[in-house]
Amino acid sequence: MPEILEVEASRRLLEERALRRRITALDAPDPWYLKRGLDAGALHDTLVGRRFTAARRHGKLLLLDIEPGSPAAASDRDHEHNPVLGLRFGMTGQLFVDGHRALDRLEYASNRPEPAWERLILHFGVRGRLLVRDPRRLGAVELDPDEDRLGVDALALTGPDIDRILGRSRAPLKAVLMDQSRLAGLGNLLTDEVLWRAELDPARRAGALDSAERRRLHRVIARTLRELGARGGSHTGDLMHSREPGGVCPKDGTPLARRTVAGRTTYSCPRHQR
DNA sequence: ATTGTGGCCTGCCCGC
DNA sequence: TGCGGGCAGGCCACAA
Repeated sequence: MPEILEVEASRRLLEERALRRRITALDAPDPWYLKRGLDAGALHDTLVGRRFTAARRHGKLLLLDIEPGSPAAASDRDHEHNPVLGLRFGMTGQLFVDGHRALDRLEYASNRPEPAWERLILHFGVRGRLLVRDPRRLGAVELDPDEDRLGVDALALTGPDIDRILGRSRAPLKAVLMDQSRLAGLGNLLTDEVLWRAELDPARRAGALDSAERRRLHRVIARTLRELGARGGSHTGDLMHSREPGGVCPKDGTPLARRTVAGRTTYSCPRHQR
């Protein structure tokens, strides 16, 4: 499941291989995959003949800046922003550029190269192509996505941010950390890993954390993202292999609790997560 | 406003 | 061997 680390890897792949190449054609065979009123014709008009100038990311949202059209058109519309292509990968979406992909494997998703799962293809000349493959169609392609709806990016998190995020919320800690409008980037697996490492109960009311716990949480998020990013993704956490029925805590051997918290399957250690 | 719930999508895996 | 049901989770609409 692409969480922030997988999306960041995809962003780097785009930066290395997709920028400044002219888009010569596109296929968008699945209308359902295009969101907010976008259709293949409008996408064609916006993209074909142009190039991407930058690959950005906000939480799990991938953003590709598109160069302006003709110089005349650009000066006519000086007051407007250049268009931005937004890509969301949902749970099973995966990005390829030419033959290359950002992730060796994707958890919970088939890695079979089924042509029917190809939701967007941008052609760079005859040989090059950018491909979004998504078996379950939970991802999305949109134009000019609303970045304002996302909270602070988890990779740019600061200490004061944590206070704003948790505030006095009475919601479960896990729900708040997964709320993309407060903190953008953490998904189910990373959140379980972070809370396990920080020794905090996912069901605790978020606003009830004291200042020492908030400081600990901030440090653990930063460290966990750094470590797991270096290891290769969200699924490389220390809790991951125990995250199944019958699993025990890697720290103390206690049978893990499996619950639904914030509407998600949640594993935690009842002994040391408080 | 904040919090909680259910549905979307579909491949895969389990048990019968 | 086939089949049904449950499960995975990011995101959104909607309810309380």
